[in-house]
Amino acid sequence: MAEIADLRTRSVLPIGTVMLLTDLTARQIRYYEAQGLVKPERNAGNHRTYSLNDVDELLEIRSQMADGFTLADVKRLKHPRHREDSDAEVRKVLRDELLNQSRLNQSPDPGPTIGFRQSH
Amino acid sequence: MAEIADLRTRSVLPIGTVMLLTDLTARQIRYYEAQGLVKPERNAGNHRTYSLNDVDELLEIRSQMADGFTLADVKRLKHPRHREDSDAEVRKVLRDELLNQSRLNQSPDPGPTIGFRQSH
DNA sequence: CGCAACATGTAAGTTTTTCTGACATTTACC
DNA sequence: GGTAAATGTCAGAAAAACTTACATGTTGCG
Repeated sequence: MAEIADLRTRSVLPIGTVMLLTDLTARQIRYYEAQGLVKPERNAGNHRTYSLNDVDELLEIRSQMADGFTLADVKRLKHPRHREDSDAEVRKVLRDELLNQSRLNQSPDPGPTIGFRQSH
Repeated sequence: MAEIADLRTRSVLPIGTVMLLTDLTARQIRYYEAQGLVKPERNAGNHRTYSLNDVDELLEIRSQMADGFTLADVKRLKHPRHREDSDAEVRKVLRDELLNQSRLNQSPDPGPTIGFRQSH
């Protein structure tokens, strides 16, 4: 039973499987790749192949998007440009987010639990 | 990170991924299914979908085949008809196997480590 | 308000993968 | 030599994935 560890790093999952595991559309997954957030490999037939680590990253992105972050935010949070200002960076994004959130929460009926920036 | 436990039982892997993880051909995987040894589900497009448990079962089959067992043996070992004779069953198969092996080992140059019943 | 950027949807055309069914080949065994 | 088991291979059809391009809803801002 070595395949489970392999799956963590081994790129064998096609995009359809990743769609099922993440509840993301192929469009979203490819777009996040175009923005440099995931880097799947390709098989001999030029199809994207993902590892379970990729799936986890996509779940993380999905979570942060659901929290109202923008893709640029997610990218910055994942790749802080300098150690020195990474804290400031994070705090800035979080502050912006809080402001954003409070502004959005002024709207009536914010919905069940997670309401903003959820069109689909 | 709930997808890893899901993968144990959730049928999301297409046959191509299973081929990579098991080093079996699609022909072999489908044949083992036809013999009742694995039971993949089907997606909306009628494509087979496998779980990691299925992958493990296939690896087990592959291992036993490499040991010289026949598919019928594998099937019997997995589904003994009665509790009472399951031991006898196992012993019979193992005895047959030993006889088989010693007979085969009379042939000259048995190959590197595992040599018999390995065509590909 | 209006406009630009962001995120996603959708459609068309092509390539790759998977499907079923049939026939061929190899190997082991009586 | 003949039979059964296991796998290979091929053909035609359906599904999945790819790229490119255009459309749409949403957000932030002057």
